[in-house]
Amino acid sequence: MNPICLNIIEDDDIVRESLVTFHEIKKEIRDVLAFQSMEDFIQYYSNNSENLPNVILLDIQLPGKSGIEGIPEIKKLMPDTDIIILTTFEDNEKIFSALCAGACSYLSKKTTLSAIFDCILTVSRGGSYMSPAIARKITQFFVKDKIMDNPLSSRQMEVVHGIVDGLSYKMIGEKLNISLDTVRTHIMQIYRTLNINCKSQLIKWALENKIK
Amino acid sequence: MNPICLNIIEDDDIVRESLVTFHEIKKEIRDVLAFQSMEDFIQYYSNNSENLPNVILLDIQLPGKSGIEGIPEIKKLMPDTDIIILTTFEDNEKIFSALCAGACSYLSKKTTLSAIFDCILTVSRGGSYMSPAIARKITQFFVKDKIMDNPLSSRQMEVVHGIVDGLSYKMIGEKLNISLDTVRTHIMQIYRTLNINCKSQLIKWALENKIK
DNA sequence: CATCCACTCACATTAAAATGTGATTGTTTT
DNA sequence: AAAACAATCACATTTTAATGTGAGTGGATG
Repeated sequence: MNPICLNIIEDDDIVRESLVTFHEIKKEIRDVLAFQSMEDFIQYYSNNSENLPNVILLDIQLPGKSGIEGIPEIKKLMPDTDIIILTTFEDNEKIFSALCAGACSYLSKKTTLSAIFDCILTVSRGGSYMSPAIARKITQFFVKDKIMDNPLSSRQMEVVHGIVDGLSYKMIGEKLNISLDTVRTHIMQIYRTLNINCKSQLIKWALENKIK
Repeated sequence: MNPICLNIIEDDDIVRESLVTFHEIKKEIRDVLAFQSMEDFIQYYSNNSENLPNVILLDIQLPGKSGIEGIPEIKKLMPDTDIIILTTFEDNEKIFSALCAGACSYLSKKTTLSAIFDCILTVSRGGSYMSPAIARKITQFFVKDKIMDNPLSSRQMEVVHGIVDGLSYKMIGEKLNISLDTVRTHIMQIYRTLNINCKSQLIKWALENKIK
């Protein structure tokens, strides 16, 4: 495997230095560069677009621009660089916004140095690693639905599918072989059951609850 | 930590037996029960609803009902039991349908026995672990959008947000301080740009591309 | 057996959306 | 400077959606 160029963006001096000294002696790692802020990092690479890092360890809470805000900029400058978030924050919002922005791993700061190093190796091999508690939150993300049991009948769901597919009431009627008025009646009943009063809200309900 | 009751559902005799013999001697594990199919498993617990397992290692490709099909039944019988998928399949469809059904971890069958054991411990501590290649696919799931750059102007997006929020054209006009007709014009232009012709499709486009 | 419920259909009214054509005012690009 | 584009507004027409009231049928439940 090619030696890894590692960058670290972390404002806490002690954490940053311990990350540097731990990793710079590893044989798999070619060199380690550390920055105290997103701004320093961006400035450094705005001149020097050679020797881009393979992996970045990124803190979220930084002075100035936050790590999460910085991810899009990093991805723009160096699309092939993998970003590992290293932070104390474990709330869903931070986790998902980091992943959506393009981070590929998310580690708790409680993670040991050697586990962080393992994560760096994993990531540079094309894999990904999450701290256990964070991985659990991510898997739970996929489950969230289906817990709520669907208050609509199967016939009503057929109508909803038609709506979500962008069909007009008329087309839904033709598809289900019922009259336009029956479609209307179904939809009125659906609106009452879901406590909504327009198509937009119905589509949102259907898509957000991923009810298939 | 309480000793773990482990169940294994796996049709391959060699794999199953090696999993059993490896885990039954671990001090963290109280007992190990193995089944060759979902049907055997369900039958066993249909009489005996005591001594439910804490963790299940579940194969996907089983004779009869597949592991993924079995997850909902397992969750119904024993909602607090954690399910670890152990399989050779690493395609997105299987991974996401397993997670959506309620699996909390997903391991490649290439995983070593000791790593499987680590995963069992992690899971029973409330965490989760994914094989690196699988974890990468999951993180990529969150990124998928934003690659496509938004073909709409920022003003047009303001209108889209109004639509998605369930506002009428009139209300959007009031919110943006423009006339109803201007809202209409914007929407016509948006439809042309996106090659759609109704609100439903616009809402779907907006929600699926998560354009915020 | 009576009641409830899901599904069906009809008729009617008002509100909202979809579509078209045309035009003005800026800003940006060529 | 001319052309292209984004944003604004007006007027007009047809289609669709939202809402209400009423009612018939068949299956399920008490």
